[in-house]
Amino acid sequence: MSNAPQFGLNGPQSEAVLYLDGPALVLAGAGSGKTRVITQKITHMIEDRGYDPRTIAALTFTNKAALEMQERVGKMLKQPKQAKQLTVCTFHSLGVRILRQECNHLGLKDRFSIMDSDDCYSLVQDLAITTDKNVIRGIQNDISLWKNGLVTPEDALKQAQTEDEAQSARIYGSYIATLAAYQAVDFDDLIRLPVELFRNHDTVRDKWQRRLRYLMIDEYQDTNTCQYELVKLMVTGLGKKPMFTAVGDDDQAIYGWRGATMENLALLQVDFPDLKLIKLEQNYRSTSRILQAANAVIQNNPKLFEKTLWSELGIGEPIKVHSMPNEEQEAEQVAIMISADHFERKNKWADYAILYRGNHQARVIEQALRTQRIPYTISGGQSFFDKAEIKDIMAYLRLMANPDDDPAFIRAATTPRRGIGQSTLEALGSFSGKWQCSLFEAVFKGGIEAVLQERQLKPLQDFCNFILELESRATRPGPSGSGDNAAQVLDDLMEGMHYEHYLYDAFEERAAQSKWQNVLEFVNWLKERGRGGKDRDGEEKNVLELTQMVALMSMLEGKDEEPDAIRMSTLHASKGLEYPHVFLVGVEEGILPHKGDPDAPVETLGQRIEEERRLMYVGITRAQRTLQLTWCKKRKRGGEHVQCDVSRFIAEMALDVGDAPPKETEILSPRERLARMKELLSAPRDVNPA
DNA sequence: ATCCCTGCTTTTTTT
DNA sequence: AAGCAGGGAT
Repeated sequence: MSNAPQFGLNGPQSEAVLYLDGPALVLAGAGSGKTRVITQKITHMIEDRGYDPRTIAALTFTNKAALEMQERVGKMLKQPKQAKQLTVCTFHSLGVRILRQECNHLGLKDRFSIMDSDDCYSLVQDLAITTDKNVIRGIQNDISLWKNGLVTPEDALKQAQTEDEAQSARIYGSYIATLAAYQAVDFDDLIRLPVELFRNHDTVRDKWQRRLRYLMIDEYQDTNTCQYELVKLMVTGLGKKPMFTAVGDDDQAIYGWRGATMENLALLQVDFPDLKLIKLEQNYRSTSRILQAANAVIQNNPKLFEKTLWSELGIGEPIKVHSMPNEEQEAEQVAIMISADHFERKNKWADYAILYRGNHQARVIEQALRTQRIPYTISGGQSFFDKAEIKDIMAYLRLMANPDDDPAFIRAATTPRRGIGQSTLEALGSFSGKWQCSLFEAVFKGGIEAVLQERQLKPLQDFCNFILELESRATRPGPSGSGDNAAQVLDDLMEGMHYEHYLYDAFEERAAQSKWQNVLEFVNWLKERGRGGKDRDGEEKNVLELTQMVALMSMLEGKDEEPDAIRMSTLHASKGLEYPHVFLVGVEEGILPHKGDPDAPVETLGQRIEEERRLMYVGITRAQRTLQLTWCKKRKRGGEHVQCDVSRFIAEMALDVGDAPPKETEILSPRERLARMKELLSAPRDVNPA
């Protein structure tokens, strides 16, 4: 096979695109044109090699990445319609698709519910003895890691080192049982259950292998054991030659804390001895200085694969390090530096990004940007779907789809208040436990009058009848064949639950207004999807089908065109993105190598630091042209100010002499600041987001 | 059942 | 400093 560059790609890139003789691993450094390779490869397979687009699947970790990839392939194909036949989705969406079709093999009804982590939290809360929030979250975390590691409750119990772990393991067992009783799955099950299915049912596995013959896996270093197992099950066996391309970068593995193991990269070589290894080392994003710093930092990690980024974009401007007296000053100074630079260089606001380790750091920065009247957008914060008012509505929808969904039942039945209280629910709960049925069923079960008085029973029955009525409307054969118009059912739901009234009753005028606004937006968005989406591509969906879709959409992506505003983001959320000018704040010991759990075993400390270092590496490599780092000498923590040390990663960057201006950067005096303010005020104003 | 006050805690990242 | 859990009062 020729290595001659094609498609306007460099040598290794086109090699990665053209190689279709077997499994391939593309080690793609930051900014090395990874997405370009994937999209080009898909195009090449369809147009030059005659692959049926329906047999190609590309798996990503975020909906955003999937959307972008599909879009880009669509633009490259001569027949853009073919892009719609591709399977481009997240691991979790693929899991849902598989479970939907094969649920009968798993003893799951097709209207299973998908529980979000809040629901799972309350589930664990009921199973655990303590009420300690941190402990419960810890148990939840343990369970998630076990699921992602394909560890059964029995194994977990055997391996338990401490009593706490044994406790978690026992809860893990009943947790799985409870979910099964609810006919519900959690996030991790979306991968785990398909794995079980494929392991136990060769015919089903064979069917999906025939359907998806070629797999592309993005961000492979972020896969966990369970996801890798799914990949293996899909590409091997039954006389099939493994055909896939995994794309990843061990230096950007930053999701170890949720079970991802970058050892999967090395395992790939073991499991597929004829694995073709291709390295992409030319960077098309950043200046040499930035890459030099990135390389220098990451060199301190033991390497799985040797890799050095380089670019032809010139040496670039020096990287600057500023020390600040405290976090308020830091935020203010960054805001001032950005606005000064913005006017000097006549840049767009959107050319700047402020990156930080933890979400809480965003607060001070937001304040500073607001007082400076600089527009900004925050990514990685609370998502639209996590808002309480949206979850309330969702609880009703989920209950319509699956009356056995007890968490949804509890939430919907008690919001808005309708005379169903704790004691009522407890009686109902123990009754349902005794008869092994869901809360919903229990309401109509004979003998319930014995444990609940008429006064308590009546509101429950009214509530259930309300849900049943809507449910029958949603599934009744309608004009489209799949039930009443989703919009109509939604309208009736909104009216019947009196949610608006409840909001104004329970909250301040202003809060209620904004919450109701969110609800309306959400409902309209649902109606839109029910009609088959904006581009009238997808099929018309009824309300029940919509709810399963929503469960996965944790982030409302690509709403409007991006406004001209500074981007604020956590380092994690910034992966995959790039900005001309990057400010990385809070580069301190304890924050950027984040101080982990003090109780964590010492031997894992090194690994933690390595992951933090990769996080630093990700941050540096987001920058295209300039990079500035700030750290605080003092920071408010808890009650008092605490001394901070500059991050060890700064020293590791080995900045050229002269690159790092002597630590003390001038702090603008109030008078100078006033001058800058005046300058700002005379400039055209931008309106801040609400 | 809900509201308000007091007192105590406080690891971050997210499909 | 702030958010949250728990307890006491209405």
